[in-house]
Amino acid sequence: MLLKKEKISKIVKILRKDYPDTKTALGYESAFQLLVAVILSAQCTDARVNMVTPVLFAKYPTPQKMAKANLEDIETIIKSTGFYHAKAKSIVTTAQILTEDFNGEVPDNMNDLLKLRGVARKTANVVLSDFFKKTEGVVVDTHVKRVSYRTGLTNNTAPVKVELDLMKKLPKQDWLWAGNAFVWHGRKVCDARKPKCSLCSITKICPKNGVKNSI
DNA sequence: CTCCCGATAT
DNA sequence: ATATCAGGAG
Repeated sequence: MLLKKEKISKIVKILRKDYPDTKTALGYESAFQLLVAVILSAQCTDARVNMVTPVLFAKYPTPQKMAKANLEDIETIIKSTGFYHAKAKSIVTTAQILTEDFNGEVPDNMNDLLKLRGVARKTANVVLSDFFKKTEGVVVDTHVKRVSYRTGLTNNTAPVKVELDLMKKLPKQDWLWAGNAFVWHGRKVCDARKPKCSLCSITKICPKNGVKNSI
């Protein structure tokens, strides 16, 4: 069941009060470091990523240095984030592409970001919104997907379709904010296993109120 | 669609 | 023991 426009704007209004100024919990000091941190955050908590990035960035702070890194050394450092073979290859290859094709700079547009290794729409949207303050879409991760589905903002589960639904239903000026706000709501309240509906400020207008299942 | 994969909560 | 964690490549 999809929600009507009025309910959607009501949900947005309430969540905006709960999460007025959200941003990523990932630690970084440059666009490159944010990009690497987001790649590492796949199927892994931000807290875990933040345990390894200080070590990683102390040794390989720039694309130039990361591009020459030894793969096994990277794997050792990032191992606890999971998927470490693929992630190590992704961040080193991405660093190489950045130094060779982008003058060592992280591109500020979706088209170029998608040329990097281990970077698809979700990662690109996080870098675009959190660092460049640009909005070419809505960040859709597992939390945004779940919150959007449960609240009736989408009937889809495929991330690309969820993103299209959100872009269609939310005014563009809310895109940047919504992605982060839904992530925080999904973490703190509307979590996958045991949603805290009794603590949720939109529980009364949520069609999935009380439904414990994930999607 | 499957595979990648360790840490943590339940 | 199992589900889940700011997904992406083949």
